[in-house]
Amino acid sequence: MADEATTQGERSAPHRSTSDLSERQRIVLRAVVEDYVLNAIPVGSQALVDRYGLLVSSATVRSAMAELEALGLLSHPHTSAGRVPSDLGYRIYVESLMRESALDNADQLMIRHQFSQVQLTSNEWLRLAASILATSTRSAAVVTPARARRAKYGHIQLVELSDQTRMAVLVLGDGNVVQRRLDRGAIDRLAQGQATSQAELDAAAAALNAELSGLSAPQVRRRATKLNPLPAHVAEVVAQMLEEADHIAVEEVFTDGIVNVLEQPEFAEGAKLRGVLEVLQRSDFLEQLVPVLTRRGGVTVIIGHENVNDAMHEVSLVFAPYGNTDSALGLLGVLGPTRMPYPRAIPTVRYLSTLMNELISSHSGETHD
Amino acid sequence: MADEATTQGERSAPHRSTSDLSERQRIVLRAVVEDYVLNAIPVGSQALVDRYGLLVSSATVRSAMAELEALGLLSHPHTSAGRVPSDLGYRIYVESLMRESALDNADQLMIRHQFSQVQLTSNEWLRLAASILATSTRSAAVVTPARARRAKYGHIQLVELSDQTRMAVLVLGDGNVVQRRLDRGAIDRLAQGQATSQAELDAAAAALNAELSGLSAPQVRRRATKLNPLPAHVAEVVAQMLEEADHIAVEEVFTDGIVNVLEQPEFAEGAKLRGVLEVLQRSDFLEQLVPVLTRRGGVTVIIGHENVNDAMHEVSLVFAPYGNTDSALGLLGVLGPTRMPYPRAIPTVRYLSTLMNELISSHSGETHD
DNA sequence: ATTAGCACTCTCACCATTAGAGTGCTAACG
DNA sequence: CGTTAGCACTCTAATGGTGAGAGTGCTAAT
Repeated sequence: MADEATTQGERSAPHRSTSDLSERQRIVLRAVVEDYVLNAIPVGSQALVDRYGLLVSSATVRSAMAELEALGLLSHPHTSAGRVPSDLGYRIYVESLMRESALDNADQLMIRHQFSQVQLTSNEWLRLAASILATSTRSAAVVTPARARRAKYGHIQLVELSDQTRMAVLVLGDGNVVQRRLDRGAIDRLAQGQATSQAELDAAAAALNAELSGLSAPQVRRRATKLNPLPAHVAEVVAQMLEEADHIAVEEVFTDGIVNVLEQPEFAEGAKLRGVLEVLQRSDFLEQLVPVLTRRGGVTVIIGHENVNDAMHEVSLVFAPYGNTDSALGLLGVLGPTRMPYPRAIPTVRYLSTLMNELISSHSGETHD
Repeated sequence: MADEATTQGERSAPHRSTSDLSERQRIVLRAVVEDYVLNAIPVGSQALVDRYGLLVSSATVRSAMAELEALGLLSHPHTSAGRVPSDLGYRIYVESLMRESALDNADQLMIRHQFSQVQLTSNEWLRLAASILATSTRSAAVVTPARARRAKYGHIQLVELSDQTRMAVLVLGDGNVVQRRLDRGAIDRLAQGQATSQAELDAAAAALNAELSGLSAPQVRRRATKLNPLPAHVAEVVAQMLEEADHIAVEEVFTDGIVNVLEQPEFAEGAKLRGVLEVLQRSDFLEQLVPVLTRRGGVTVIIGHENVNDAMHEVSLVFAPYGNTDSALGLLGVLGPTRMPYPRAIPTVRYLSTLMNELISSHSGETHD
């Protein structure tokens, strides 16, 4: 169960397993991590025996700590300070020291209940998921809508809004909707030089819907050559829309709880804060995440320097994909300081990803409650 | 021209006009504001004569400053510090001291050019507007899409996405699009208990489009009673969608340049920062802004405590509405510290609002370039 | 009305000192 | 041999004192 949560850390050479550690080292490391996660102050040997009922003296703990430091799992801000887990220390903790449990039943019910309260809009689901993640892990949450890897044509609607404006509304195969204004001049020229009527637009839309269903951008382009001038022109626009939809658009990413992160003492000063905020605003780090997440499925934890993105060396990610891997894929997870409550974050992310799966794949069938 | 930029400060009793001030006071106040806006450090009498070529001695300036302080336009962090403008001081400055010019031609062209580069998506426009505002004023920019005060039915499309999923995509009268999943169970029951086909959905959509065009939520509800079961059921959903669209949804607000604000020295420490960020995230302050902005049109400046929202006593807003006041209305503007470069922000906001007007009302007609 | 001069106030940077926390080492102990 | 008590050592963080500098407000002279 706990080993589902793994990492992209495979390149960092010696994959140190828990078996390298003595029982005492394991206990001490776990205690250090948990204490530091809780209090954000480097933890000393004495504090550890006091607070965790260890049956040995502080001196013994000290030597264990020294060993762990030699292994690179703990570090030392300065001579007379307590120990702090290193990224690698957190990694070992996450992989084999952490007592991870599934989300308890009360929490699960509470979350389900919130979802049942909400309107059937997928945007509302996403917002809610982000909000739940953020409050329950006290980190920043990020949720992207589920989208097909390659956008496919679903169904189009051409609307005359006013004399001046015609609009194309394209429903993608994955249920997402993209819209675009049409250049009226170009359209009218194609339709016998007259102002196009709604009827003509409907006819064009019907032609497109008959021809293009399920096609991707290049396929649409190829097929367009066989159409009449007006539908052909729109088909080109459609192809562009499909291409754009192939990226995760920042505007569609739901985030919540950014303040949770900024409140953490490690981001008290401006510089680091700025970096985090910038990353979070333009959420392009998500694009880099997609391949990693899909390759392994389940919950992925990326701790500090394990992240390839320089700006994120001070933070950890706990993310999972959701949705049907090939037809529609979304990402969801939390971002927080490396000093993150992993035993809480991981099950929450896991649970929410399965929940979103249910919602997305079979909404209407069974009622889940 | 400068008096277009006014405020909601009318309730604060003595509307002190510029005529109350001597010429010297005016010069000193202007210099203090401009220096402080530039350097963010309280400005002393000596610095003022040095930097602004005043032909008087520092002692004279000091007495002028003392007068201004008595009038409540300047204030004094502590005995031996320089002066800082008060909210009221900024107000006077904005209303009658500031040398505001229209945006110069180069800037205008540069902005227009950027808009011409971009795809015809209205979302892209909004994003671009936010980005331009943010970079050119070095503040946080906020742009909402233009939406009708009361959402009106435009055109609907009912799509069968998969066996399980049917979706309603509603184009509003103002060109915005809202979507919603339909409860398949309910629908099938209405359609003779069979799985509804795309053809049936199309028929229902056609019926709705014929009946509901231009109607608001309550009107749709009333009309629904006269429809067949399936369209009637969808009409109810439509009414709900229209109602939801009547709020400014946070998800649709485009912000940019938040970091610009957080970099400002006045937000160096955590507490204030937190407030600002929270306000900016859940952008409900915009709702409060709508009536004020529409009542007066043009650019509105709200400085520090003039804002009714407690969390925004440390910041200033420079906002303008855009769009056709009755058919579709959007907001755009910047948020920054009270120490804001008003002479730059105001013309920029003004220009962008007129530009968005052009884009929105007649996009296709004339080419603007 | 303006200005030079001056006493006064307050901040800020600098320094020294100290208390406390925590370590690492060593020697003693079971 | 692992564990522990004891102790010297190091580093931080808080405290307080000092002095320079900036800026004011007042007064008296121009």
